[in-house]
Amino acid sequence: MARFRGGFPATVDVKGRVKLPARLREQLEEAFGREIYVCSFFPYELRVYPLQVWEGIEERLLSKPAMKPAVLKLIERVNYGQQLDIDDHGRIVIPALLREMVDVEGEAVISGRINYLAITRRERAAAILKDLSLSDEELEELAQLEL
Amino acid sequence: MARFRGGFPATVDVKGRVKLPARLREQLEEAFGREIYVCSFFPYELRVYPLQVWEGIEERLLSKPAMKPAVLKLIERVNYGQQLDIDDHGRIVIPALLREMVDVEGEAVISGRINYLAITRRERAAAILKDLSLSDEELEELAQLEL
DNA sequence: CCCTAATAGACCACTGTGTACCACTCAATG
DNA sequence: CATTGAGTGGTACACAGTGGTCTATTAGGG
Repeated sequence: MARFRGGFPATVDVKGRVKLPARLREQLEEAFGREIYVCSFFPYELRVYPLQVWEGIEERLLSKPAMKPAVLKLIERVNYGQQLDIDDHGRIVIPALLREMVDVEGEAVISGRINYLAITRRERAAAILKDLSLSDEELEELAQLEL
Repeated sequence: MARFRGGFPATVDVKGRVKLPARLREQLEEAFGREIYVCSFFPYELRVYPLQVWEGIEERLLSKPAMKPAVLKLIERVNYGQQLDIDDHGRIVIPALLREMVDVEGEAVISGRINYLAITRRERAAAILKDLSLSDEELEELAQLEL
């Protein structure tokens, strides 16, 4: 099974077009073809799932018992996603609605997250990396993981 | 199992090319081949893992129950890494995105850390060593280790 | 019902970056 | 002193990435 890894710069133009990084695109197309599902779990991040993978997630999501508020909220968000195709040049077009919701335009970063790709504004990505300082307790936690 | 040891001077040129110290490179290639994963755990340090080793860490990281904040932060950081190959001259090219985020350029130090290599700016390495004064209590602690 | 306007999608052409290749210097060893 | 290999730097070419244009389709208004 392909594992998406690595962060790559990307730009979202005014029409919402984004070129997927060649490496990630190759992996994706080879393993799953060109059909994808684009949605957002969080306000600041867009996710690109191979359709095949997404269907599995959808399945699990809908089968959750009791339908807790958190799950309902997530389903609500995720429903504004879009099924899309990767075009011949390796680009996808992010619908205006999604772009507005997630606020990705201009400079962005696409990062592989094992089974999906994440698209965020570059500014935000940089801020995360710079500010992500760990408290002593957190360092302690990590130390215990024995990585 | 190979154990990476020792600190070596290195330079990161304007294109992001770094020659891995011959000794470390030999060890790495012999034991794991040329595929590596470069990422950053902390804002000032780049880590070079043999891909094989990295996959193990990834596994453990993703399988952590509960997903504590510290772990989530770490995953966030680590996702902006890059899977790379060592070229015929023993060099790797650090992508611009990573260079910006970690601020390694020009004079650097590459140090073996048992199962990965660390790359930092030489300036910083020197500063750390200078400031590393030990309190009396800490000296006491060390003494008890009977090294 | 037809025509016009607007928008989305496909096509095409250019540009800049990254990668591969090559050449040189310096240091170490025999 | 010569030879080898590590380390460094430059160059050229291919292609990933980018942006613009054109066409087709749809919706809205006359």
